[in-house]
Amino acid sequence: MKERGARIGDVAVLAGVGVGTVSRVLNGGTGVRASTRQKVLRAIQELGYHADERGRALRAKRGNLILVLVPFFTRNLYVEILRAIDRATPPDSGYILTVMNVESPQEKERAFALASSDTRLAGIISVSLTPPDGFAAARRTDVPLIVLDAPSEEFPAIEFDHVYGGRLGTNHLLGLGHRRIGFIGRSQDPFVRSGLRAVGYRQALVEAGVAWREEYVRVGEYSREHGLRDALALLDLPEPPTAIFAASDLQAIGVLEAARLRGLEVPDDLAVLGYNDMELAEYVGLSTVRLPRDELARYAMEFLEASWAGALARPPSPLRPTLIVRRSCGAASDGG
Amino acid sequence: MKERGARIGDVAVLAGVGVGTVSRVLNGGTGVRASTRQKVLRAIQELGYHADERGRALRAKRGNLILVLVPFFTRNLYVEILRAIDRATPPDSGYILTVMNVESPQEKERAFALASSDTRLAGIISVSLTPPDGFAAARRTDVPLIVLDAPSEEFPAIEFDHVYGGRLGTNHLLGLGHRRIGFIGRSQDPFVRSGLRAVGYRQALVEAGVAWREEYVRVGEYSREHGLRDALALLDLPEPPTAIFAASDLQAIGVLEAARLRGLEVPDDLAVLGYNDMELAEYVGLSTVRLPRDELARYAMEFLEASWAGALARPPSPLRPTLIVRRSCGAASDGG
DNA sequence: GTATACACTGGAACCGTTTCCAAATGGAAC
DNA sequence: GTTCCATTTGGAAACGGTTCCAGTGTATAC
Repeated sequence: MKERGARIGDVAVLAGVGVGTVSRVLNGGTGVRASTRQKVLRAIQELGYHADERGRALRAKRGNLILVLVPFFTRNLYVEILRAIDRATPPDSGYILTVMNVESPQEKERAFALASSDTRLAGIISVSLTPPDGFAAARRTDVPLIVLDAPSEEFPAIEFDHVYGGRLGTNHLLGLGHRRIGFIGRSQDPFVRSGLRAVGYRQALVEAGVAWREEYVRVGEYSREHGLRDALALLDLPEPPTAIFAASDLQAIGVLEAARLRGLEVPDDLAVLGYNDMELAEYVGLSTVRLPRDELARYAMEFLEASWAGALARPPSPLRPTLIVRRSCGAASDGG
Repeated sequence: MKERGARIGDVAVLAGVGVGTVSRVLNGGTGVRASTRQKVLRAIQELGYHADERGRALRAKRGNLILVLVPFFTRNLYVEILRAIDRATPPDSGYILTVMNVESPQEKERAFALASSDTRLAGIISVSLTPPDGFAAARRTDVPLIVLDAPSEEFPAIEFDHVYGGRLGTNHLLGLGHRRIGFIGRSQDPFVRSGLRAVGYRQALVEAGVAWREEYVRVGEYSREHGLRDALALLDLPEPPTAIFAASDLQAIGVLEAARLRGLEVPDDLAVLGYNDMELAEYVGLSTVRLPRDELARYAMEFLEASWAGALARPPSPLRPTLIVRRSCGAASDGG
């Protein structure tokens, strides 16, 4: 039932020094005699003193909140990224993670309005959200911002290498002996993000000397329903694929359902590969391409810390996904 | 590339009034002549002034951060609760949502240490986490705390009515004509939280005049594997149940898998009902008992707001779940 | 016209820290 | 014992608000 904690002045009095000295001990402590530091530390200990971050934030130019903007954060990938960011946040640093969920244009506007002017902020991480036009001009430049999993010309950004991911998955299926490999994605346009997996898919086929067939590629939303529908279309071809690579786990789930409807055994009659490694994938034994979220979060935090330290940080090149082999692809390792 | 925003003094000068008057206009504005208020508002507008929350927090006793402590926030239920809290947070109120993910005893300790002393905090929402011993004594009493989805004697708490949830699900299956209803939960102990669903199940059976059978009840972890194993055990009984009520969706997924293994059609040969309504449930068409997360979040926020206003708020009684009918239970509504 | 009450307003003090500057201290060199 | 310089130290000022108090202005009552 603490009425109110000790303040820096109380520590100074108890230690018999000035507040400036206590402050110096608190922050790095250079230029303080060892014996003096001891006295101060003892006083801090005795009073159970913790610096009040409010006062700190006011005097220092910097705030102490890390704002994470994230769209639809109930989606598994985003939750996983959030968790990774949470773990990458140094504890006891005074930094606190704040989250804004963005699910509509209004919310996006509000979120970036806050991001542009709130002085409590020390840094901003924008996940899969490209800052709106005019944001760069309106914002406080002393608060570093990094964009994750989205392109940006105005701001430093870290992305996943989806072309590589597309190649990785396709090569895996090729390696298992498949030559008729279907692809269900959301776009084939190499200039939009969602089309990059398709680019990788095509590259891998070409490199392996396997013909790319137009009828083996279908595009639709990242949803179970679309995966189901597109998979049925592929399976009903005169010469159906023996493996299907879906650009999202949700679509892959639909593919599994389509196989069941057509009486096909997975992976014996049809190999299925997903993308994202959402939680669900593990439950249904779906092999999938996993995005390196921890790495992403680590780089993001490193970027912020470097910026605070005044360094001119450069974000790394796109991060490469890895392959998670489970039952659905029939890899030798699990005897499917 | 804003160098630095306008301060309250700039507004005062432009409006030709004192800073005190600007402050009064900013906060409620009682006791300010209408014409004066207009001048001030115009100046605020012109300068694009936003009060600096750092200074505000320092002078007012209250912080402006709402801290949410949540265990394993990647789990769907918690994400959904977080989202509900996010939506229940009044925008433009200056309050920001901060999240701490707790996945280990160390993290819990650190989280509550922060919660007990950080002056930036305006309120604390502890989700499924009972504050540790000694916390009540150590914390700042002027920061309201509410516990969600966990019992607490020391602090106001809002819980879900799991007994009701157990009855609700069981009654639904009874209403569909089932008399041999299996239950797969995590505990039968009426004194632990995870056992309450089993209590409701038993109550509903008894009230309907249906015998409660020991062999129809199995307990294990909230996981797909345990659901699968326990479902197989039930289905291999001499007189197997025609419906299975699982105390978690994860276990229910396992039940669906068990049905498939035994060649049973769902819902015709076996009706399946889950609990929680996680995202996954929708994908697989699982009927389930849904916990009212939005309501929970709304009450939590109302509690905090009432506390800030100085009112002596009482949390409401346990919140009642609702039934979500999909394909897996064979309710008439979808002709299963 | 004056007294009185009341509504409104200006500005100093304060919240808890960091930072800056001047002053004090200590030790080395002579 | 002085002198000089580098190191250490104390404390005032500043950060940007809110709050309080005293003072001004206005209206009402007589």
